[in-house]
Amino acid sequence: MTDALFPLSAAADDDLLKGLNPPQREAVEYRGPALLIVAGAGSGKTRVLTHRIASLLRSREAWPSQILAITFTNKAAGEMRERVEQIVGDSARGMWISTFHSACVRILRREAEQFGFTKAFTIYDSGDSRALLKRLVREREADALGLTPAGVQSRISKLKNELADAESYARDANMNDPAERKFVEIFGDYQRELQKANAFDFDDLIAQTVFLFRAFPHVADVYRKRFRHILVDEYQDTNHAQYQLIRELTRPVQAEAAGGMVFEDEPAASLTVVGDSDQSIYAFRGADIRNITEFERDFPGAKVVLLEQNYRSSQNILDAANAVIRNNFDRKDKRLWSDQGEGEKIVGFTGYSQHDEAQFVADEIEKLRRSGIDYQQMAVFYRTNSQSRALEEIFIRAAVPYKIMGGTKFYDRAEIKDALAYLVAVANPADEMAVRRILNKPKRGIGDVTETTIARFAADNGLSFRDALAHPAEMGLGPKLQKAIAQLDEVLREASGILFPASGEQAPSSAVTEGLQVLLNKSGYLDALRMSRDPQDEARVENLDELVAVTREFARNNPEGTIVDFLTEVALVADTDDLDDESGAVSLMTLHTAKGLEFDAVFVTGVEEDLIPHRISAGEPGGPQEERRLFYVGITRARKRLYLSLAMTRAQFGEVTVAMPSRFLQEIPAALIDWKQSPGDVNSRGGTQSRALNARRPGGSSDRWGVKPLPAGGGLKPKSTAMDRFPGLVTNKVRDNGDLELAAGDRIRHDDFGEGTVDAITGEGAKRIAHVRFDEAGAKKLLIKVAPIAKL
DNA sequence: GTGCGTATTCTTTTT
DNA sequence: GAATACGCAC
Repeated sequence: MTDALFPLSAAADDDLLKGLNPPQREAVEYRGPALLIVAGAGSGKTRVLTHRIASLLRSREAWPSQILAITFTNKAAGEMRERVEQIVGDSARGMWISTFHSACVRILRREAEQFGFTKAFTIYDSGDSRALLKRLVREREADALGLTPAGVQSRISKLKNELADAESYARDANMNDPAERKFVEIFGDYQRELQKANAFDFDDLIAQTVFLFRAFPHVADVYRKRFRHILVDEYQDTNHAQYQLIRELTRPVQAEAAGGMVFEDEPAASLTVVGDSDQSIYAFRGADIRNITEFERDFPGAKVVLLEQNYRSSQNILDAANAVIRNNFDRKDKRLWSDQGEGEKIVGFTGYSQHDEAQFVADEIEKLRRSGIDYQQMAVFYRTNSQSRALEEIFIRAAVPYKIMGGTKFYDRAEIKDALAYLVAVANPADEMAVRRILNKPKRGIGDVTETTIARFAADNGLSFRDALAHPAEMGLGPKLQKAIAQLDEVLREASGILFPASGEQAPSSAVTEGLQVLLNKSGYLDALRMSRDPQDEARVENLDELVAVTREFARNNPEGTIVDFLTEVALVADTDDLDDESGAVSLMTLHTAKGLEFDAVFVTGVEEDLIPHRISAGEPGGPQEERRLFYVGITRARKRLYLSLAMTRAQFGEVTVAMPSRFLQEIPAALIDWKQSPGDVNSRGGTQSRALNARRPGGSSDRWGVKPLPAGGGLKPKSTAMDRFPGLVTNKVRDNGDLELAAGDRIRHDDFGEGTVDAITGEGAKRIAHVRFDEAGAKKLLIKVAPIAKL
């Protein structure tokens, strides 16, 4: 199909291009083998992408089934599908809009039989694969060589993202190193176990699809012919395996003629990728920024379109974002701009503790709410999931409605994993891990010894672990154990009858619910929880009810859905809360989760050294730069209001530590931030003059915070560093009052707040906090160790 | 085999 | 501070 046969109709043209700026139009209209859209934050890339798809469909250049659109998250996929449907209606149906992982699962399920798997293969999440590796590490006594399950897991994951397998790795590895040899053994074991269990881990989903395409070109050709237009979103976050997958799919289809002559049957599919190297935040997971920077080399003749106009944020927010990101060297200069006006200043706040910080956030959220911003238009970001707890505690007390995106997932709960393991045991009996997991849940008196006995019996008789359960009498076990095993076997059998009817017909989608209920009830799992006196078990029963409700919902949405479809959805769709949630709650999430979203008001919390940039990233090459991009992503989510907050002390490991302001804060020009309470207000001795909060110098106390714009022309002068600017703050050389003893009733003098009376002392040792009522500045909490105070 | 108490380690980010 | 690991008693 060509443009000549199906020219764009004028009507379609108008409609789809209306309101787009020139580069956006170009990105929608360009036709050619390869297109790279460099889309800055908030530059309307989703709009461009959806309109491009719609334009292909409207002009009849492509059938829906010829389009493959890849997004990074399921949420983004859902959103894109919805938006395309809004434009082109039902014809959006046949398109593949999904994540890399879902698309690969679809392909693998179709082709599984080609290479020794069945359609019902299980998908191991990271917890599953860690459990498996734990066993292998123990069996091989690899811990003696310093190998841990987590370490092995991450190495294997990295290797798979590079499309390496145990054999290819072994070729280049130093096999004289015993630890290295052991690792190779375990890698090999792990892969064999997966194969035996008819299972793929997350990384396999991509890598095995690539291997499949390479090993079976005729299979690959089917997909090459089918997908004529491939669009990849968040291209900067693709890893090598994903990149190779795209390459495989965009090869021209070659057909071999009778005489052995090769000619091109069909040209390569057209490829559109959208990305922003400034928003690459998944290098830790193997994302290779070069995939985007070297796009033009890899796809000669590629068209590049730059989208730099931002339609999301006010100029102040963009200025801050630009100022931060330009500190990353080795990037193409790119400046976001907006015509929406300056907007409000960014608000800064420093709390004494993470609770103090959380209280500030809660207070501001209430203020915003009163000013007319809905809760669902506000979001709070943090670097690590553990930071959400302090926020939750305060939000609950302050009655701020909130929802946590991602984080501890519903499907990570033990009872849910148990229930799913029951379903897996039925759907994919080869999955030994699943069967082992449920073997003694609820307690049946089957421990390690019995488990091993069963495994040995299975091996001796050439049975699978699951099938061995049908022969309890032959294992030399006691009558009690025999009965327990027979009963488990019976329950699995019954559920199997429901989910896979003997008639050979496909079970109705309602069978999933029915099967799950049978498994939970007749196995005694639910009874055991109900009888328990542990109050947590009550919640577990409720969670299981919830899971049953999920299966009903699934059956409703997928009338043709099978148990395998259900398990796929559960394995790949991480969070339960989706975007159609109109619950009117503030969203809490990590900075990573925040990518691709936007809110009227955004709070970036914990802007501290060791958090952002995270301590662990400091030693890794490119780590601090990636952290800066992460911070940049957080900032650019905000439409109207941006808050940056931190705490001077933070509890982690159950211990309170002193926190330092993040180096990124000083990269933001001072004029952009209005500090409600700057780090200097909290514990720095600061300037030479007394400076009570209510007696600020003109311009506020904030001008020590943030760097003035660099002199025009860049200048070769080295940039000021944290050390110059914040003596005693960003270094470890904090003022130390040593063992200054204070007690309630004492009078003290504070460099900034003047004189006051101590009300109370809380905390211990170096983390003692004085609650002080100042004569002028009012009530304050001070960290005794570092506060600029003296006893009178 | 199970249950309980104590010791130890741990936390980056996700499909 | 929490989740897991290990040791010991029943």
